[in-house]
Formats: sequence, structure tokens, C-alpha cells
Amino acid sequence: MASIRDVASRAGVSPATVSRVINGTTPVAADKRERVLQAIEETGFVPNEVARSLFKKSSKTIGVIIPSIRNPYFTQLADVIDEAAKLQGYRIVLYNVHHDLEQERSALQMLAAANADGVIVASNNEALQEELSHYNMPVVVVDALFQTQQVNAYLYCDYYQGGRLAAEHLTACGCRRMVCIRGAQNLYTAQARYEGYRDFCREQNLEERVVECDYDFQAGLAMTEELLERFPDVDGIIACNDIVAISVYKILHKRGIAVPEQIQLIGFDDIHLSSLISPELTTIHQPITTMGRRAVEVILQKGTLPKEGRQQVFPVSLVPRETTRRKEKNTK
Amino acid sequence: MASIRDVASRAGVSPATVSRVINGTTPVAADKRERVLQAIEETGFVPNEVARSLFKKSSKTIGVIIPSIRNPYFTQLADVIDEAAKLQGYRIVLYNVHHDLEQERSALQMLAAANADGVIVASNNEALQEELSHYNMPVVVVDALFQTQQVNAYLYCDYYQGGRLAAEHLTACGCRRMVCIRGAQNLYTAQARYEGYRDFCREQNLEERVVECDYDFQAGLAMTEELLERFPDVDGIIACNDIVAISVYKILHKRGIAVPEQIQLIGFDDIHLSSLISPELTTIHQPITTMGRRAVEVILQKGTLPKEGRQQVFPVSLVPRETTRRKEKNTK
DNA sequence: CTGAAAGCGCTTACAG
DNA sequence: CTGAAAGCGCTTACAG
Repeated sequence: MASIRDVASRAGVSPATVSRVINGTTPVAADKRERVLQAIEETGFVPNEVARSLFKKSSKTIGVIIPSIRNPYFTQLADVIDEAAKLQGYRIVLYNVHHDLEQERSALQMLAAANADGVIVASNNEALQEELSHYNMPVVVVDALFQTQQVNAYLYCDYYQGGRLAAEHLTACGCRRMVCIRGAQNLYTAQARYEGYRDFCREQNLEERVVECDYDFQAGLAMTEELLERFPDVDGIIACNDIVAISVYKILHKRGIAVPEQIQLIGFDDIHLSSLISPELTTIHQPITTMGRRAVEVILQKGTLPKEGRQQVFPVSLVPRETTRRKEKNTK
Repeated sequence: MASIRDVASRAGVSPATVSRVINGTTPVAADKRERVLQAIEETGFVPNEVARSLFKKSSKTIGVIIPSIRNPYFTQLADVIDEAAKLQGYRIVLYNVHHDLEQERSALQMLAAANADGVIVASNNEALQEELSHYNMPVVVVDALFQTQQVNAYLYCDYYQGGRLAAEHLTACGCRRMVCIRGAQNLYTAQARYEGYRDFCREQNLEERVVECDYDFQAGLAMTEELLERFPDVDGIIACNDIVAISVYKILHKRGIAVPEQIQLIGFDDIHLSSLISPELTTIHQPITTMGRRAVEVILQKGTLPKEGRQQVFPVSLVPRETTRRKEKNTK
């Protein structure tokens, strides 16, 4: 690959001048300018970003660390971030860390070492927290909240409210023996949802019935079998997220259990898929787009965010679709 | 951030020595070694990869360029590549280029500028071809084939055979008025599938019925409406890929058309989702895992691939599931 | 407007 | 075994 020196000698100018015409930092005499452009054309010169970044301490890059590239919630989030970043002339580098602390660590190190201009991380690993503040680049955590808060911002949704809404809705649909499939309770996001459900049950004097399940398809499939075993009279299921809800539906369908007639079902997240499957999934909507964009904004303002603004909670909302049905009431 | 010089002075050695203990390139006296390790510990020093990469001309990075992060086919592929690369000590950098030539170009430039060790690109843009050979890094194209072949390898599946298998299967299921939803015909992958279908129809003296549709959910939804309009007596649908098939199913379901009883349906790709939705989708399997791993292998052997090995075609296979049903025949 | 020089943070011949 | 030096390919004060 041609270097800036090659271009310079070909154009009969100094490398500094070439740099100036490329970056437009200083006016350059028209004729030299022309010759430089010529030479760039002829050599097919592309400035080496590594060298540039070494000097600039910026790589116009935002790192995005997600626990799973297989979970549409995260790819949707990454897509939004990607779009927002590109609009500002930044690119994103996506790290898929498989929920693994070691991989999260190394992603973070690599990003720091690569002069990233910031990182957006969706991680629930409390253990990652200490690392997060070691690096002098803006960090925003999305879809999580930690005990000790060390980074520029935490963006998450009102999961507690989501849990309540889900329970409330199923109840309004006539369910009396609902089961809550909650996510691993070491995750804040899963815990808050569960607490919303729990508190609603207590207020309404409903019996709590809970099973626990990881946020993925395989786990959802297995857990549903177990759930039906343990609670054969279940009439409503609150899934910890949409992909688990899809798994639940699959098992119910296979067993010939009608949804929503026999069992009502509600998911969480409102990923695109949830309205594309048949029947369409009732779910709790998270404003993924808004969160993703906000995350990019925070990064690009380089942590000028006031301390008090560090936690930003986004509202969730109920999206009733085909896997639940309200008791006829206001229905004419 | 601490630099190698900080560590060196703290340990009372030269930067070169620090470099040697970090990289283990040359033996270092035990006491100095100790002091260096100490100093690294104390300063929390992380070597700057940008600087290292500037020298090394390698960044232990493989670029992966995909047209859409929303299409599970590509995220599945990316995931496999990610795994295979990590096993070899490489990381991947994922570029989501939204099917856009300009974004593909810039991703490629950035990767070259970032000293990537190779790039795996899933692009059907013939116009990208010239660029591809400009860079002196290994490039492998997956899921596509171009007229002019300029890169190290083309990995793709026997799409033609896939198209045939789909048509053959629907016919074996008793369909006589099938419609083929083909992808945009400027894409090799879509064209080959269609040709498989077409040739089968000709051989069997079946009327060809074709509509065209982009590879995404929204397009699939709209096209299905149109298809039912144009071919009200359709009894079998071959979708250009699984996500379009899912869209088709959605519309059929909404209209109360029974699958497979009234209309049989087959997809293409065999993404994970296809067996997770209800009913499970009959489809043509692509060996995504094998392809992804092979792509990494090719990159890491740095184009030592013999010329004749440049095109690698992987076999496809029929996966009959619940959206089609064979005529009772060998069924006892 | 423009060139020579220094420097970004590493690594590796080259001497010793 | 180890340090001084040069260099990876850029950019930006600094002089002019």
C-alpha cells in the first residue's frame, strides 16, 4: 500500500503538505493541491488509520459489547446504535462476548488499546464494574444497573413497572393461576421484573408461582416442560423475554394447548419478531430505539453529563396482541 | 494511561526490556523481569494495540461485512465466524453495511486502514469486486458469486440444487400450483435458486409462477398479499428464505388459510428460528456453521489456497418439518 | 502557504 | 541478557 511519503514524492511536496490537503487543516496552494490529489488518485493511497489514530488518540470508533449476537434484542439495539453512530461519523465495533466475563474483559482491553472513543456495554456482570472505570474513555451501560456505579451513564427501562404491567394485564385477562418465568436473579433486569410481578401478586392476594430460566430459546423450551409439570393448572404465563415466550408458545402449541384460550402468554422487550410470529405476541415494550440513540449521544458528549444524570430510566408499556385476551368488559 | 516508558522507568529498565517481558520474545534476567511485572501491576499498564499494530502490520483482527444485522442468517454466520476466529486468537470486527455499496466500500477501507488480517464479506454487489482486489489482505466472499473473481475464495451453497429440492418436495407433497417467491435476480444466490425451481418445472411440465421479493420481513409481508391476489388458487409457496417464509406464514395465518392443509410452505437457509416457530418451518438447509469455519480457515492460511480451490460449493439438503406434508405413499 | 523535525507508543535489528 | 536507536505512517507545532 502506498504511504503518504510515496504520494509526497510523486507530487513533489512534503508529507506534511499531503496531510494538509487530505485533512483540509491548512490552506494549500492550488497547484500543489492539484498535484497531490493527482498523486493520491494514481497511487490509490488510503491513509493508514492506525497511524492516524496513534497520533490522534481517537479512532472514530464506538465499541459495543453485547452478551449474545443470537438474541434479537441485542442485535436490534446494536443496529440502532450503529445507525446513530454513523450519522455522527463514527463507526461501531461489535463484540459478542457470550455472557463471559473473561471475554468482556478482553473486549474492553482491546477497545481501550484501540483508542476507542467510548464503549456501550450491555452486561450484567457486577464483577466487570471495577474494570469499567480503569479506562479513560466514556462508558455507558445499557440494560443493566449495578450496585456500585462507576461509569458515565446507566440506561435501562422501568423493568419493575414492566413486571407489574404484565401481571396486571394477565389478571385483567382473567388469569388466576399465572406463573412467572423469571430470569436469573443475579441480573438486575430480571430481578426488577420479578419484583414487579411479586408485589402485584401480594397486593392482589394472588399466590406467587415462579420458575427461573435463562434468556434463550433452548432454556425456554426446557423450562416450559418443567413448568407444565409443576403447575399443571396454569392459566397464564409471564415470560422473562420475548424469545423465551416464543419457546413457551412452541411447547404449548406442540401439546395442543390453545393460546390464549387455555393459557395466556405475555413476553417482554417487544423485539420485531414478536409481532411477526403467529399468533402475534403480547408483550411489554422497551423503547430500544430511544435507548440506543441516547447511548450514542452520551458517548459523544464525552461524559460531560452531570452526575445526577447518570441513571436514565426509560418507560415501558403494554402491547396487547394475540396471545392474551381481555375479559369482555369494555368490549362493547 | 500508563505507557511502556512509564513502566520502564518505574522498573529501572529500558522500554525494550519491558517489551521483551510482555512478549516473551527474548529471555530477560529474572530480577528485572520481576520488577517489570511489578511495575505493570502497579500502573495497570495495557499495551497500546494501535502502536503495536502500526509496527506489526497485523491487528489480529478479521473483518466481517454483512448486509444486515437484522437478518438472522447473517448473525448466525457472524457468530460462527466469531467463535472460530477466537479459537485462533483473532477477534472479529463486524460491519453492518445495510446493503449499501458506499458503506461496503468504507468498511473495506477502514479494515485495510486498520491493518485487518483479512476480511470475510457477504455481499452481492458486483460493483464491489474491483475494490476487493485493491487491498493486500486476504478476502473471502461468502454467500455470493461474482462474474469476475478476484479474491481468495468464494464460499457458497448449491443454491440451484436447493431450488430444485424445494420444488421437488412441494410436488411430492401434492402441490400442482406452486408459486416461487424469488429474491432479486441481480443476486447470484437468488438467481440460482430460481433456476433450480424453473428447470424442475420445465422438466415436469408445470406452469411457472413467480413473484419477486427482498430478503426481509416487511417485504415478505407485502409480497404475500400480492401473491394471493395474483394466484388465488396457489397450493404451495417456495419462499426465497426463512424470514420471508415466516412472513408468508403470518399472512396465511391471519387470513385463516391452513398450512400445510391448504397451502404448503417451504423456506430456505434453515436458520435456528425456523425450527423454533410454530409450526416448524420446512426448509432447505445451508451448512452455515461449516461455511463460517471454512471462511476463517481460508483467511488464516493467508491466501495460500491454490487457484483451483477458489470456489467452494457446499451442499444443501431438505429439512421436512411441519409446514409441508408428503402425500401418503411410503407412509405405511 | 510550506518544509523539517519531533512525536504518538510500541518493536526489533544491532551492538555489546 | 540489555540498551540506544531507528522506524511503523501519520500529524502538528514551529519557523520561515
